This record gives sequence, structure tokens and C-alpha cells, in this order.
Amino acid sequence: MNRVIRENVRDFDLDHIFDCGQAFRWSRQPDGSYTGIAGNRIANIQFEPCQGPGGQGRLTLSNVTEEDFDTFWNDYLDLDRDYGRIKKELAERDPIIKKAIDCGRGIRLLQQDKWETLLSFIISQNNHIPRIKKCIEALCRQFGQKAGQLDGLSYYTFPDPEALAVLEPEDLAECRLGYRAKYLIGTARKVVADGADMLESMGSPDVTAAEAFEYITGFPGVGPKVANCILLFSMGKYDCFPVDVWMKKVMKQLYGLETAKEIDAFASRAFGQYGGIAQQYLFYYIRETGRGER
DNA sequence: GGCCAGGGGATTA
DNA sequence: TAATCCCATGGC
Repeated sequence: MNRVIRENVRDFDLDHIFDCGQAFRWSRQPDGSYTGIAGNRIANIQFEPCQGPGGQGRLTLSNVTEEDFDTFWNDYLDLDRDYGRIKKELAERDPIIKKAIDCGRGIRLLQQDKWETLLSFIISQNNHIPRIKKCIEALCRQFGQKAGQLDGLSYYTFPDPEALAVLEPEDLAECRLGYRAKYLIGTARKVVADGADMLESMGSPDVTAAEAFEYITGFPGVGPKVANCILLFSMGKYDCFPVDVWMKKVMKQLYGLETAKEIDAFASRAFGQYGGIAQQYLFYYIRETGRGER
């Protein structure tokens, strides 16, 4: 099997990356590696930390060629971004966040597909991560293309906008999307009508987070929370700071902030252009430490 | 601008 | 088992 190895990878932890609610199509294997699909590419990702300070380690991607790695996985895993520097900067600007950064120190923000992220976060609303994964797998199995097999399991691509645009809500009954089914279809139809290029163009550095926010909240089922997740996880708008019940909880616990308005104002002041990355450390921290107390 | 339906599985009591 | 909750939105 094709295999790509990179040594001395820093600021990287598979559990932090794949268990912080940003991606739904990866599953943890018994050996701690993760197997999943992005586009039509199926991969297993393994990380072996080295002993000693620095936290660097060896990254191994299986079922991946050097060309796949250079043209796709390197960016998908956001390996060219210096998270060490970002963490240092955040911790200097705000001492309180330091313990959250230590907790989720290996987080990286995946550069995911815009259409898949748009739909995935419409599904995520008012929903649990295990159930979101189930809904998405059912959707891909029923309306995606078979992409291949790895370790005896079949993987399916995320369905195209065109494939969903022609459906009616009852066609999605088996995916158990509930009231979200009509949002998915409405959004697919608008993507087809506007042209997928329109959605793609929102990822351009020339388009501000505010402009992209304006456009994507025009899709049915996309409000402020969902929009901020899409901007952060697929459009490179790292200043976005999605606020959900967990974020409200951690912002109250660590900073004494109660309202969404206070939280937004504080985030842009304290974290600036890296608000979204700060958000991921805080989210991971409260999920790790704050379960059960409510 | 505040309230509440709508879906259904996961989690908690 | 039953009750509650869930990375909200849309419509009133």
C-alpha cells in the first residue's frame, strides 16, 4: 500500500484534531490512528509522538501517494501553518487561555470542502456528534458514489449538490435528518441555481468573513452559529468565533461572560485574527473537563 | 424581539 | 426506564 511519512511534525495530535467537532467522516481505530475520507480520497492517518520536549513526531498516511500528499493532504491537514507561533501569540495576549491551549495543544483546523462543510453543519444544528456522523454516513451511502475500500470497509463520497437538488424531503427519510431534510434540499437547490463557483469564491482571501457570512446565511438552515463554523472550517476565515452552548459555558467559567454579545466583543478584542483557533482550544477544553457539570 | 415547534438518538437522572 | 439535552433556525 502507498505510504507517506513525514518526520518532526509539530503541534499535532489526532484525537485533538478529529475529536473537536470540526469533521465528521473520520473514525478512530483501535491503534489510535484515524481512517476516513475527504473528497474521493480514503486514508489512514497515524501519528507517533517522539519522546522528549517539543512534542514533535512522525506522521504516516497510508493509502496515500507522495503526489496526493503534496497536492491535497498537506493543505487538508493544514501542515504549513505554524501553530506553535499562534499558540504563543494567543497565550501572550491572554493568560487565561493558556490552560485550554495546553489541553488541546495538537489541534489543527482542517481545510475542508465547502459544500460538504455547509451541509454537515446544517445537519449539526441542535444535534449530537455521534448522530451527526450517522446522518452523514447514511446520506453518503445512499446518494454518494462508492470511492473504494480500505481495511475491508467501503467508503462513499459526499453527494453532489445536483444529486440532492432533485430530491424531496421524504427521499431523505432513511437518513433520519428530521426537520433538517428540507434545509439540505433547499440549500442544494440554491447552490445549483447560484453555481457552485459562487460558494467556492467565498474561500478567497479577498472575500472578508463578513461578506462570506452574508452570503452563506442566505441558505435555508444556516444561521449565525452554523455560518461561523462553515467559515472557519472550510473557508479559511480564522477570525470567526462560533458560539454554542459549550462555548457559552467555557466563556462563563473562564471569563465570566454571559451574553453572546459580550462573548463576541471579547473574542475579537482578545484573540483578533486567530479567534477561530482560540475557539477550538476553548471548545476542546470544556468538552474534556466540563462534561457532567451543568 | 421573545417564544416555540420540530426529530430523534444520545446522555443523564 | 424516563427525562433531558443537543455545536439552532425559521416563523410567528
